[in-house]
Formats: sequence, structure tokens, C-alpha cells
Amino acid sequence: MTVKSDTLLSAWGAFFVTHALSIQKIEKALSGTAPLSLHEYDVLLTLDRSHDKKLRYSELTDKSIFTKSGITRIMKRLVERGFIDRERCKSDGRGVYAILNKQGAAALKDTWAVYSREILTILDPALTQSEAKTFETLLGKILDQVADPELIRIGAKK
Amino acid sequence: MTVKSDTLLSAWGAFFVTHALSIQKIEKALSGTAPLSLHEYDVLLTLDRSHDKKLRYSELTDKSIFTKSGITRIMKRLVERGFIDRERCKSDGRGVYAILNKQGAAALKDTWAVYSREILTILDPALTQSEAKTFETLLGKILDQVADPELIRIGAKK
DNA sequence: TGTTTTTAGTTGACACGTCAACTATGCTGG
DNA sequence: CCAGCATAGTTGACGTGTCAACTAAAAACA
Repeated sequence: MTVKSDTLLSAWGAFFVTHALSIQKIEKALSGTAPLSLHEYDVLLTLDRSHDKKLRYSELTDKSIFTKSGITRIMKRLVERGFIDRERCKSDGRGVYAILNKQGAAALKDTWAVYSREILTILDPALTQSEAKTFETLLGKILDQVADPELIRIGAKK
Repeated sequence: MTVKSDTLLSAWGAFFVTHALSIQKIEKALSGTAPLSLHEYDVLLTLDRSHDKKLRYSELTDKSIFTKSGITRIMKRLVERGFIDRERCKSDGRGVYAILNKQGAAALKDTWAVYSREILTILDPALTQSEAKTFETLLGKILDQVADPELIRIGAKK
């Protein structure tokens, strides 16, 4: 008869390894055919979800897992590859806007095509719809423990 | 009424972000107080679970998420820090053994103290024991889709 | 046996991200 | 107004891991 701690630690192990292998599979698929890496996709997605497809670097820093220098470097690459336009902020001479341009939007779409296909390849045979809902509910409870309250509105309509 | 694909993709999103934030929290905790990073912990744990606390580099490569050059470099650091002893393989002149020594075992233990505490801090308020079991079951179904059949015996008694 | 192929591990070049120090701009209180 | 502090973003030094080329040893095979 296991105590709760053992169950939780065991569940964490499953969480950890399942994520590692899934991500590995997905990144391999993306690196072959998609224009963006998972990290780049995440940043462009944040941009895409914003009003005007346009955000300050500082806002991107807050809404992503990256530090400000990380954002500087990622944006530099995305600008060089033509997915992002860069614009100095009129009202604040220190600020910089990142703007998702047409090519960036296309890259996002193309990457999502591969990404979503890969996700479904993994999850569809694994979970019924009902199980998927349960899974998401449980994840939501965990998320509440780790998410900065400011950022909980991940999927929420603004 | 959502179709199954939408539910699965939404669940994936929860999976992704929950993992990212949890790991971030855990790594922050480890970097402050534990002797090993999560990656290093993983490799040493694999070693600890082996017979004789001793494995070939090639075996570590197979049982970890790292490439062989990654293992070379990780082991180099762990040897330098005194957690691993290195030994050439008698029966195969190309081979190298990594051996978990006393300090390595202590580092593993100390890291687990921090790591497990952090896991429980996150999961204990989030899930009941029953929910944790459900969670692990669902993860197991996903794992079946991504795990190399060779490696499925993750938690299995050998 | 001797030649060819495979396998184990290492290494140089690189990609990607962090941290801390720095520059430049904006803000605030005397 | 300006002295001092805060904030935005950049940059150099670094840590960590990959990939591909390499060395050396072992295996396979004629």
C-alpha cells in the first residue's frame, strides 16, 4: 500500500519522461520540415495572439520563458530570416517593437501544420476525448500551483 | 461542441506549459542548493540503478536523452567534480566505464532531497492520490506512443 | 591472414540561451 | 532644472549540448 507521496513522485516520473520523449519526437519532425523551432514558434505565437501582431521586447520577455537577452537574440535571428519587422518605439526611445510580418505569419502556419500533426499522431491513439479532458483538468490543477497568477489567463479570451 | 482533435490539441497545450513552468521552478530550486543539475541527476540516477553502479558510456547514451558526445562532455564534468570514476574497459579497448563513487552517490541523494521536496510542493496541493494515479495512467498511454519499445521498462523491475 | 567495415569515444565548430555589465533613455524629488 | 535612480535593450563571456569528422579498436569476411 503506497502512501500518497510515492504516488505523486511516481506520477512526476511519468510526466517527466513522457514529456521528454514527446518533445524529442516533435522537435525531430520540426527540424526536418518546419521553418521554425519550437522555441521560435512559441514566441511568434505570442506575437500572433497580440493586438496588431506587435509587442515590445519587454512584453515578449514577460510572456515567454526567455530572459530579455534571450529575446534580443531570438528576435535578431527572426529579423534576419525575415519573419519579424523591428521598429523603434516612438513614445519611448528605449523601446523596440517586434512586428509579425506576412512571412512570419506564413512560417507560423507552416510550423503549426507539422506541429499539430505530430501532436495528434501521439495523442490520438493514446487518449479518448473524455480522457483528454480529464488529462487537461488534472494539468490545470498542477498549473495553478506553478503559474504566476498574472499569467494564468493562458488560453483565456482577453 | 468540440471535436476530438481540438480537445487533444488543447490538452497538449496544457501539458506543454505545465511542464515548462514546473521544470523552471524545480531547476531554480536545484541551482540554488543542490550539487547536480536535473540533467546530471538523470544520468547519475541511471548509473545508480545499474548493477555495480557502473555502465559503459555507450549504455548511458542509449538510456539517456543525450547523444554520445553529450555523454562524453557531461561525464567529463562529473569526473572533474569527483562524482564519477572513469575506467577503461579491459575486454574492449575502445570502451569506457563510468562508475558512481561515494561522492556521486551522496550528490545524488542530496539532489533528490531538494528535487523530491520541490515535486511534492507542486503536486501535493494539486492532486489527490486517486487523481495522481489517474494522471499516471493517462501518461502511460501517451508514453506507449512515444517510447522506443526497448526502453519501455522505465520503472520496471529488471 | 589481411582487408574492409563497424563501433566506441573524443574533439572542433557551432547553435542557443543565461548572466552580469553596459549604454541610453526616461522618470522623480529636491 | 538636474541629480540620481529605474527601465529597455544590447553585448561579451560563458555553460551546455549537437553535429560531423576523426582516431583507435574490434569484428566480419574473403
